Amino acid sequence: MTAPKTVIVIAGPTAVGKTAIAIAIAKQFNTAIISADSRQCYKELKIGAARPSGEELQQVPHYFIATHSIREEVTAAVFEEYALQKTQELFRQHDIVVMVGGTGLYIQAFCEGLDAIPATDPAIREKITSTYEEKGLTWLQQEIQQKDEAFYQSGEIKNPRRLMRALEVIESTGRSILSFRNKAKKLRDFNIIKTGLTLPKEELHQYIDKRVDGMIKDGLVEEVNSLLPFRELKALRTVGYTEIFNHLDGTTLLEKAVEQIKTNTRQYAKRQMTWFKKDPGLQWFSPSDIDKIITLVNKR
RNA sequence: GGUGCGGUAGCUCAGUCGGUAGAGCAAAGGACUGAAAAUCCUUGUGUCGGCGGUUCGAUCCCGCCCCACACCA
Repeated sequence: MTAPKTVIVIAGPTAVGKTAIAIAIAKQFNTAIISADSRQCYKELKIGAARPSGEELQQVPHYFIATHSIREEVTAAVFEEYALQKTQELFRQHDIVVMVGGTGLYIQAFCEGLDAIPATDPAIREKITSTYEEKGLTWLQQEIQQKDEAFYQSGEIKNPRRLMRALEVIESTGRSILSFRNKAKKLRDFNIIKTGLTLPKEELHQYIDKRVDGMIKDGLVEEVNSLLPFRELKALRTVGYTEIFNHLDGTTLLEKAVEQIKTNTRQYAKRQMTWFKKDPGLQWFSPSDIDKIITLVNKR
């Protein structure tokens, strides 16, 4: 008999304890882990991205950890393709694959797919970005109102990120980004079990504080200092890095920067919870419920 | 001890020429399709330090007291 191929997804906010559980489960089923984390995939980001330790990485094969460079364009689409391919590879040897991470959009891209939108022209993107920086939000809104009235009406017109994407799509393809969107979720030819890890807020915050203090002890400031030449890269618009960049500029005391990292991490964790909570397919557990998760996988 | 400057939202502060007050940050909730650890939206009543006085009415004016800071002794 052949068991159905299954991906067990472990989601949850930062610092909740996903890494340890994922490793325990991967070991239990003698399989590998695909990380769904938009920052741990960068080889240049280690301490600040809370990459699993060398010891942890040795216990179980990990993928999408330190596999890319901050100079590369890593996006949800890149992740979808990478993770699907890696999953197929792993299924040749394993019935189960563990996916763990806190990047909700990446998990969604993997489980349900993204709509196919043609690649946009980098020159157009470049031009839009620089003009926006020069002329501001009002200009962006006017451009969208003229060129993509439907998107302008649909909302999010105060969000420069979304406006710029909509603009680059219509300028590159001649079609509104809305016309590419269809709600159809892609069906995967394997099972997906989605779990979420959660803790009482106060407890989570304690873990966050502890983790941030640990990062400083481990040399976060030095790591960030070595990345100063790359601070403008998108990958470095990241909690733990931006605050230390400011400190290195001399505008923030280290103590203050550390407090900011803690605050920003709490806010990030909250956003993650907002995203995951709305997914009805997710089954929630406490990080101490490893046995329950294993039971769940065994019942597949 | 004296003088000065303060005491207003969890924090930093603005303001009311007397009609019980508002920003930023934090916090809470939410959105999210190629930057997602990003980006964006919504939510602001608090003995206006305490007690008295003047007044129709005081957080605002007056007196006393308490607290903080600075300077002088």
